[in-house]
Amino acid sequence: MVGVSEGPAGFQAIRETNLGIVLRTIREQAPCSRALVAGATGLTKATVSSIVADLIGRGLVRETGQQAERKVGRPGVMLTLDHQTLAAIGLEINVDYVSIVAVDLLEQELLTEHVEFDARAAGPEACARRLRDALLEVIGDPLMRRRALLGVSVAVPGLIDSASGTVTNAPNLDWHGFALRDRLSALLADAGHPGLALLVDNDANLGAIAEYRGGHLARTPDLVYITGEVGIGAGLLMDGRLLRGSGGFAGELGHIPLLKDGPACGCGRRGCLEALAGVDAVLRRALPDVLAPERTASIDVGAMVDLTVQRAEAGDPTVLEALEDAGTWLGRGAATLVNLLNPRAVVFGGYFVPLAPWLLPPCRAVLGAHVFAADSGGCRVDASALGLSAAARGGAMALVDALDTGALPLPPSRSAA
Amino acid sequence: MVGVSEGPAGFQAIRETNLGIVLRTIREQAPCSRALVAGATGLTKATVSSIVADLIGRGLVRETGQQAERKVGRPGVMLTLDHQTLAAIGLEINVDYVSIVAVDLLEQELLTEHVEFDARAAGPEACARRLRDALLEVIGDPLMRRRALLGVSVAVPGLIDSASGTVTNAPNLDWHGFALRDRLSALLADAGHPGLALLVDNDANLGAIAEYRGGHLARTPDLVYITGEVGIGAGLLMDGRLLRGSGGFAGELGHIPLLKDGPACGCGRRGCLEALAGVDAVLRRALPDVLAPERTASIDVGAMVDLTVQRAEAGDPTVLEALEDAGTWLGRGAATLVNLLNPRAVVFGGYFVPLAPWLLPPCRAVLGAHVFAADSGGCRVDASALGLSAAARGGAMALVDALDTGALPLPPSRSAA
DNA sequence: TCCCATTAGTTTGGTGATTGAATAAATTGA
DNA sequence: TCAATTTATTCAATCACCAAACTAATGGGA
Repeated sequence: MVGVSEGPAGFQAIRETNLGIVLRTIREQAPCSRALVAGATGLTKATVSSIVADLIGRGLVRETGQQAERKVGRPGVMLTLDHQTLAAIGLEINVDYVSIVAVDLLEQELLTEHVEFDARAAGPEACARRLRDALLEVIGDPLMRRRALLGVSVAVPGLIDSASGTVTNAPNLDWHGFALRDRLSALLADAGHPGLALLVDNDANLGAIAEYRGGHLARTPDLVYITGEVGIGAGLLMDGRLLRGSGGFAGELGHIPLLKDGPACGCGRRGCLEALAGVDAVLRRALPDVLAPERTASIDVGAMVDLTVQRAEAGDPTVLEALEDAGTWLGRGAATLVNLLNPRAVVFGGYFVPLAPWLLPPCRAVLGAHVFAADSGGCRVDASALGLSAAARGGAMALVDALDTGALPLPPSRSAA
Repeated sequence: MVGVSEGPAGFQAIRETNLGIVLRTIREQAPCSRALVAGATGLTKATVSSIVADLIGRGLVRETGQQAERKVGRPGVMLTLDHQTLAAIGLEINVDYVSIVAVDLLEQELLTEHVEFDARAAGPEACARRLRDALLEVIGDPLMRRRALLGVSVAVPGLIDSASGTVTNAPNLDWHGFALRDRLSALLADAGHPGLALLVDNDANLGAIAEYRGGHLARTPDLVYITGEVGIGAGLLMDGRLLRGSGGFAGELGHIPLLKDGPACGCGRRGCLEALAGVDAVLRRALPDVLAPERTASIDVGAMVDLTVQRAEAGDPTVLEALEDAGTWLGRGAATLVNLLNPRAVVFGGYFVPLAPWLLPPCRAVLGAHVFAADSGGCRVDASALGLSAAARGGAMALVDALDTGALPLPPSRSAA
């Protein structure tokens, strides 16, 4: 996930690879003995011993005092990830909030915060400062004080050049070509935290990682995460890797053309999926008495979604019809996606989650009818269980993932053995 | 491309990686000295010397006698790929032909053959025998006699489990669950060629590889190859890797739903891209006086395409309208693809190639209008220059690629230094 | 109780591959 | 002819893994 430059292989490359393999094995098998790790990985017991010693020295692994089940032979010393020493932080900035999540090596949440913030009005510079402040606050928290920081990630709703950490275009924030990583890095250096590993990525991409590593579809290497924030975006995880496309524009699910001469979309075209089934379109069709049909500046999306849910539960026919229709269009979009990519799962996130009980049944039906492969190619359709902080969590997890996959950005070492 | 199992890293793993890196560098820079390779790869001169000696021993690299430009200092010994000693063979079986291509290490064609063959009538077993015969004939050719065989690939139009080499479902051939690799392997063992590396894959996938390595868009790591044979399929190459999906069903571009209540498709649904712009649909719309509107058993597609081209050149309004319409639909399909995957290029192959002068202009126009990212996300749309043997060539190239990327299936070694 | 079989983990010697420095080789220019 | 320069090889050192021997800890049987 973090840039892996496929250079020539040397000694440290092989060590890093095996370090990552052992770490991943311990994560999955814990608690387990060195011998078990050796068996599972194919490495020698000697090598595993050496690597484990290294990992313990770095504070990533720890011997649990507890015994394994009583069997014949010398009992093994059980190993677990040491979740006390490290932490990874994920930030998310969106139109109307800043979200921050800290996780440990086990990807368990240490801290979560969700703050209302009018990012659009503030402008990029003020946003960067707000992110810095949120970060410093979390770093200073007693829960974090004793931990080394693996890195920080920032999720942004828009087109990102993740190699340089630049936000190419985020229309909803009105950012264009903002070098967020450089700016934030400078701000943090001024605040006494130089050289922090910083990762900037699209919110849908990081949401996909959150589902991959933490959702109820965890460990599904081919999945698509669909955001339902202001727009519709898709994070495409194929073969456990994010699919970004040649220019980083991949996943623009919201703007695939579905209906010739359909309703106008914010992008200037007609018949885009977003114009047919985006949250904004759904709300305007479901609540014609509350919202004017034409786009207005900004509405309180969260509140309107709640109202829609209330009315749907009450059986309001206008709302039910709007949701049925939107679900059908989402199904056609998903069918297109599944025909092209054949993922194992499609997960709807963001504001689609509360609406899922009404959206998913028609969506699933259309999907089944329009996918060429039998049984939708084995693809499940579900709502995310991660809530609005999915992208922030995913970002933090992406950092942990970088450790596991051997693309360690900063494997901290300690002299004490 | 050939299954790379990401196991623990050892010495040979690192050696294989560097072997591949050096080989690739020499391919791209040839003729070049060892010192230049060292500079380009970041490896030490000593290491490069060792690796080059190894490659020369294997017959993959050769010292050219020729001198470099005269400069100060000891002149370097120029290296090139040794294209004399090795060959890779690609087979393709399709509804009405068998195609075979042999290439050397430079991916230059050694032999090509294209034989009419009614695969559907023959059945899978006879097809396997036909493939064996074609292969033995090529292996026995004087041009091939002195060469070691890197491996053999087979392209099949249908769903393939490339790990096991089984054809899961090839409707146009009427094959269902045929273990082609095992069968062919057994036949070849009987014929005195045991243990040959055999690779079975989808024709669109291999077509994409052919474009990647040999087309005029060579070295574009994010490209989509669209087949125009009986059906429409897409080979998706992203980041230089084939995208297969969780069940190998990825790339079913022909069956994405584009038009609600559109024309009936062979798959039983309505409004699929294939029903709107597939070769069969185009021909029936373009040549209503020649072809009955309903599907008949089998028509001579090649001849009908030629006739369509003739009439289009003559300005036949029925034909021009049919092509314009098909191009528009292909544009919508391509726009969907580009919005989701953001490839650098979309290449049309098969029978779309002769029709390209009429299909591509409307296709490009629609693409430009329906892609969210500016300038179609930088995506080019072109017709393939590789002809009907694209998949066979791609298969042969995939084997060479496996060498380059370090996933050497069988790097042959020779005792003679 | 004692000893053996069994499993865990460490130590030791050895191998393969890269590295860095020194050396030899080949050529240009003064 | 002698520097200067660049190429390629050689050699010792290092690093990481591996195989096998060895130590350690436990349960089960005689």
